[in-house]
Amino acid sequence: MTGSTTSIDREQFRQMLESFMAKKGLRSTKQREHIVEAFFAQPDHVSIEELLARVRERDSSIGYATVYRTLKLLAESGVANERKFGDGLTRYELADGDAHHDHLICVECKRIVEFEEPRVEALQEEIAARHGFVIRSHKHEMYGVCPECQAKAKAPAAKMA
Amino acid sequence: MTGSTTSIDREQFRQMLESFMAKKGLRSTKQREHIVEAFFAQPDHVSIEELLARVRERDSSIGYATVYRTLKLLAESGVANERKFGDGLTRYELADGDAHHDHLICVECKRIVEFEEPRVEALQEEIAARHGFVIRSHKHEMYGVCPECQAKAKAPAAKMA
DNA sequence: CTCATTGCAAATAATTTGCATGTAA
DNA sequence: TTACATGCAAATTATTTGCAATGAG
Repeated sequence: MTGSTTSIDREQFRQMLESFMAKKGLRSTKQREHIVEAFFAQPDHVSIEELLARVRERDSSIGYATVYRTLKLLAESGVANERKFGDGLTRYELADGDAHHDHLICVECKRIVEFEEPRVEALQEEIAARHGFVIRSHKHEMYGVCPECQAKAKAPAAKMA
Repeated sequence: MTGSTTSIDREQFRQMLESFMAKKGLRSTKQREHIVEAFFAQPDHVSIEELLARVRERDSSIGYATVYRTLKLLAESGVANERKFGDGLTRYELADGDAHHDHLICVECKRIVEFEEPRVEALQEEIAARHGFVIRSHKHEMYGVCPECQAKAKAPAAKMA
């Protein structure tokens, strides 16, 4: 029911990953399966430590190096994208090849809101073409203050007294 | 002669910095002056180490911690913006409050091309308004393959033979 | 004189890597 | 059996911080 228009489904991602691994002669292990599973279950800007915690609920012996290595694998295979927002952490999300969503980030409360805007996509194509680039991916992040934090900033009457 | 339409000039940036420092009771030192000078001389996505190298040409005794601290200061004062592209380095650029330029990055040769597109700006405002956000800044990066690298990829005839 | 600033080196934090052992294929 | 994969701990890399000495106001 989350039905986004053109997004790739889990099955296709599994296929991508499988064929990538086959091509490179990589092996399927229970650790990798757990990690990929956990990632698919929580595909939005997860950090390594979040993922590790989740994965360890299933198999507490999994080491963090394996999570790092597997996420890098997912990124190489095109299934995941690496993201660095302001904090020092690398986060990963589903590559989501078509339904390009972008981010609106509150600089006060750090909330992350996603949005989609096809017209921005169109402009990107145009800009890329102008410079002769073939686009692989993009990041579009807007940093600002969310409605809640604006309200908080306006009504600090109690504190000011 | 680089005359971009609405960009803030150096003088204004110096003013911003000065009033920020005055407000916070911070002091002006020769190290800070050197660093700020070096930054203004090379304001596009410079890394700390690049800046440090340049600053040490003038005063070789300046420590790298000071560069880190000063750049953070510039960011807080609104004069500089922090940027993290793919590599592990934090880069800084002039905040450039109005002439919002964005980046087109070649994933092969790492070249960074800047572009400006007012229509993207307009759409951003619209999106922000839709979510009730007040925008402070934004990042818009497109990753792809530049014309040169496309050419290189197409003509490896010698290699393929 | 007072307190911010500096340089250095040590401390953190995130990520990567070497290696002996485990394990898909 | 033959590599690839894993877990651990040690290594790296980028950045931050404690502190005694220095210097601005």
